Amino acid sequence: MRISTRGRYGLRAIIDLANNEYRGAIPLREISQRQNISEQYLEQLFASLRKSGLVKSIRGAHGGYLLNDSPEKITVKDILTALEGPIAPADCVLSEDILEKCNNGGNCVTRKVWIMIKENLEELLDSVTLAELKAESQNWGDYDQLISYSSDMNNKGVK
Amino acid sequence: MRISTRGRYGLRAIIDLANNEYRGAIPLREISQRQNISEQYLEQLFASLRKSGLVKSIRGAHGGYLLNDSPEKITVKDILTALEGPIAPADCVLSEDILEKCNNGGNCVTRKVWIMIKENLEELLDSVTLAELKAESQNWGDYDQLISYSSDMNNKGVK
DNA sequence: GCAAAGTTGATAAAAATACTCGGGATTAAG
DNA sequence: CTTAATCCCGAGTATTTTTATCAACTTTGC
Ligand code: FES
Ligand code: FES
Repeated sequence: MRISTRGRYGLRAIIDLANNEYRGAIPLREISQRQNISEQYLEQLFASLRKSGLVKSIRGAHGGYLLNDSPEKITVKDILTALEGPIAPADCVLSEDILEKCNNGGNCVTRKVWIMIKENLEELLDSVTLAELKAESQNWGDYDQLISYSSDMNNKGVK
Repeated sequence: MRISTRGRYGLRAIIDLANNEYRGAIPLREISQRQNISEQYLEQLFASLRKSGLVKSIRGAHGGYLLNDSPEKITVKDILTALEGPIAPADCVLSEDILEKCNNGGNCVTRKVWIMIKENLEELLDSVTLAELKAESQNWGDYDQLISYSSDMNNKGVK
């Protein structure tokens, strides 16, 4: 029951983007420095975010990333799903195929538990928007850099 | 956001135990056959369950495992926590130490999300008891064997 | 005593995760 | 037109976690 670094770093990164995009497209280099995540890893994460339609990119010099939608419309579920794939405590909650192989007609006991977890989590994560996280992080003043430098554990840092 | 085989197999196994312990101590060999999980892997899982106080063991010939408490008092949270460790989407929700290093005074934005997830999940899982799962599985008649043989995906089976 | 169990610790194999690297394409600015 | 900043993409590698398996040992009922 753990969120991988993709989700953890990625959420931090997109909050950083939300906090800064008023200045125009934000290059990953900036986010990398503020959040102390390697630029190369960020590229991977933003590729996923872009493919899911959460951010858009502007190429070339002075390019960077922008949110593709207003922060009010982007939820934590959108973000984590883009980065980590669908929320599925077990594979069988995703595919009908597997379901048929598994449970004589919908009656696998444990499956109900996994589905409960999935639905509960989806509802919860869908109820938190990027706008809210942005607002919260701004309430704390301009400590962005300080906070983020130490804000995750197994962070190898930028070379 | 995934539950490992420890949790998935383990939950199935303890439901199986709950369904059968009326006959006395159940040896792992039995559960192994019904659930198609290797006896040796089950040993590991039941070691965790025993150390967490959810089951008790009887050694020697005619030995086996019994629930250590009534199924009404054992929750899915107890079981999954015993098997997979504490529910913690990120490490920092567990230790105050890490917290201090991380967020100047309780203000790390993402941390709030991880804590929400943790608390939500704990509440949900704590609301489902083993007794309920047992009851459900019995409602479906005596299909235990059929169900369980195909009831999990990456199951290598018993040699 | 012997066979059926649980107990323990080590270890090996497989999979997933967490990155890194290098080269290419695009574009603003000078 | 050239250069530097930037995104883009596909591989490749290193590390960690997961998923088991094995062997030796202890306990106990018969
Ligand atoms: S407190 Fe855990 S990421 Fe900041
Ligand atoms: S349907 Fe997934 S374990 Fe049975």
